[in-house]
Amino acid sequence: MAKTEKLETADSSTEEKIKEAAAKVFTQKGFAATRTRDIAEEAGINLALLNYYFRSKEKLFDLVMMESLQKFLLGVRDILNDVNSSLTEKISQLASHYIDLLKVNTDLPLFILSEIRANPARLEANMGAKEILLQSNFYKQLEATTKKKVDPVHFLMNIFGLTVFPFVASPLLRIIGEKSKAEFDALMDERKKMIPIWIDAMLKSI
Amino acid sequence: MAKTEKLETADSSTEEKIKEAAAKVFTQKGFAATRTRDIAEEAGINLALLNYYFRSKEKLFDLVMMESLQKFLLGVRDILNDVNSSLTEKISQLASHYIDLLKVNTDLPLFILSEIRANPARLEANMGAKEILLQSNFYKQLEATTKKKVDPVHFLMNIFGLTVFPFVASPLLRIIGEKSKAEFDALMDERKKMIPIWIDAMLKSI
DNA sequence: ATTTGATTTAATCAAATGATTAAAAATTAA
DNA sequence: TTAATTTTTAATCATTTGATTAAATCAAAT
Repeated sequence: MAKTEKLETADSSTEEKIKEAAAKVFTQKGFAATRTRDIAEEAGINLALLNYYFRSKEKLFDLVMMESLQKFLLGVRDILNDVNSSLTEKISQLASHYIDLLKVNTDLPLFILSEIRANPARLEANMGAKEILLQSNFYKQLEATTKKKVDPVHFLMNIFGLTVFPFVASPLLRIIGEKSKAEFDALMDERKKMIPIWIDAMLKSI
Repeated sequence: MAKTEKLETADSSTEEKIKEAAAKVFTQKGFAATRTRDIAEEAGINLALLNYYFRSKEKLFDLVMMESLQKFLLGVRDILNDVNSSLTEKISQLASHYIDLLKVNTDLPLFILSEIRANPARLEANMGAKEILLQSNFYKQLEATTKKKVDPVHFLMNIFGLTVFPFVASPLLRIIGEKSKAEFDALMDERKKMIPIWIDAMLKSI
């Protein structure tokens, strides 16, 4: 009771502080490499508090992972289902959306993909995403465009490969290309315009 | 002394057995989630033997990581520096090479990328790769083709994004696309032909 | 002010885990 | 064979780590 009646923003509540710290540490280091003590220290609280609020490392992780998946999918739904935009326009919006999101949350995709590989069961639970995608106007447009020629999954691979992969491989790519964080982000901004053009060219080439 | 004089293939020696087990477990679960006991069990040996041969978990891991990096780069050098092949031919060969490699070692790239993020210092050590790439005939052809128009790093992103990323995201993509391992591999085989065509189309579109 | 319930802490536990040791077994050299 | 060396094992350590407990502190209600 008392908790909800205290006057404090959601951001400053202890529970929220722990969750934010957990998101930061888990995303950076992954589940196995993260110690609950790291999270407690990052949150500036006692270790016991973490278990008091969240019962266990696992429970806290599940929460963080769920919110990470939502962060990755939130805002995409509207783009996918806009009946007034063309396929190319949707691709342009998707690219811009994800590039802006991942400039700020660079290791979000590697975190999600790593943890899903480590524990695929975790994924099955949250697979509303699948339905959202497959029943979307976007997917119908994609199927119509590539009809009978190639599996539309190819173009999922292409869109996400061109958009998300650079962030996944950014530690490597930045060294190879000798790019600062700012220069890398500038490259990614360029891709917002280029990716839709490229995908268009690819669609026409088949 | 005695060890080298025993008549046994390199594959059957205890040392090699441990290294193979380590590669398997580390690649599957990552450094932090791997227990030395897992490796010992996988290798069918006593835990102490692991430390007898390799001194520590870290040393064994470094060895595995080095060989993983080599596996990822080996065989590419020749393709990159073939002065008789066109850029498109090189891209075709690269795509085929990596797709065949990753069909068998699906989680190699996620392993490498995860561990590099976790410990970027490890990368710097093995960065002969950078020189190999940047001084290659391939890179010169790429620079010539995209001259002044776009950063050639864009096309590294594109080539690896189209080729490697599907494997990185395969747990997700296979669920979304409802593909068995065999169907997924068939898709990837299709990409061997399509990726060079796509990259060509992209290069012409700029 | 006192009571009640929520929050936080310090101290500690038990299990897991990387590593070592001392001895046994196997192999090689003499 | 015997001695010396290498390989393997069982037992054990010390540390780390997730979790708990019991007590202290704080806030709100009466």
